[in-house]
Amino acid sequence: MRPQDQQTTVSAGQPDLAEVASKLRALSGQLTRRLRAASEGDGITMSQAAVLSRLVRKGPATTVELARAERVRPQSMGATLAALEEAGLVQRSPHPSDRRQMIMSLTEQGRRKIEEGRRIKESWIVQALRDRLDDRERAVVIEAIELLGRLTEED
Amino acid sequence: MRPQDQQTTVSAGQPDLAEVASKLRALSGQLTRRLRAASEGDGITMSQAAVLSRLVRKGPATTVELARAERVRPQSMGATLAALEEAGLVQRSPHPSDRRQMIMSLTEQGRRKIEEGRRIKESWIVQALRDRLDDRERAVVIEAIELLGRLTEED
DNA sequence: TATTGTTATACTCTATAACTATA
DNA sequence: TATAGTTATAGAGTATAACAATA
Repeated sequence: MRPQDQQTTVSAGQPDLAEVASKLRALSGQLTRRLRAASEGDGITMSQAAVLSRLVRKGPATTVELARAERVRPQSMGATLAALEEAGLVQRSPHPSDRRQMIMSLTEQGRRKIEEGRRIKESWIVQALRDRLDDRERAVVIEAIELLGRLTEED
Repeated sequence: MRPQDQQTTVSAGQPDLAEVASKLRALSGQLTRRLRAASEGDGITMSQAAVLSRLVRKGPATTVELARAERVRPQSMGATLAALEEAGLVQRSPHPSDRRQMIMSLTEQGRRKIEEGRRIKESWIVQALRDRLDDRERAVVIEAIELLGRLTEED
């Protein structure tokens, strides 16, 4: 009710959520570009890494399941999986009862690739998280990642 | 030193930052896809929106300045700016003293486009922030956006 | 009919390389 | 020489449309 409520960032009570969304959009773009640049030496792209990472966490899955999980079209997931298969990181096996479906699973090489990625402690983001945030700020970022992950995963 | 230190997520004290980075990468991909899908009706792409938004916040700038700010190559920024100019949302004027440079600024139409965007209160992310987080969680997310923005903007 | 997956095609974003104009 | 910007080309990621095989 105070006159300065027109400000874009309201200090307390009711932050302007459209403004927050806009900042999130900008952040998302920046993060994508920096993370992509940072993981260039990996030999795999970000989309491919996301699929490998999901296969590690949740086990084998079909194209359509993976597409839904990553929120892309089955055709797009098909392209990503074809690249991963060509690189020998995933393998496809027939579904036991439904011959339309293909089950994608990690190969041993794919599993090693994930382990490698986890050992990369010196990417810019890891350094930045370690060196430019204090403990409280790190905790804030970590919790926010969980919260936003929850929002994007649900319907 | 305890035996369970092999776990990927260490509960307290020293979170596995490579794990955090990996989650951030996954989140970034999800956010990008959902935000892009949500802003499809806008008539402008995410990159274009980022440039307009920066011109609003910081005023006119050259191609190279915008490229540095958004962390893309000048050629990529050139393409984005060409699309924005074609759409009538930005205009270019000669630099007063250096004839190599072009100053990009918002047109009235570009300014209106930004205002429109701010009025879109019903995008999925705004709804989700409003309806699926409590006040404390929202504050965490908002602070984390600031923190991560600081990390990506600096060198 | 509905679902799974593929092929064909196109657009956006970004990159590298090579160039012109100007400083 | 160095910087600002452009043009040409390529690759990744995604989409829609049309299709085949299977349920």
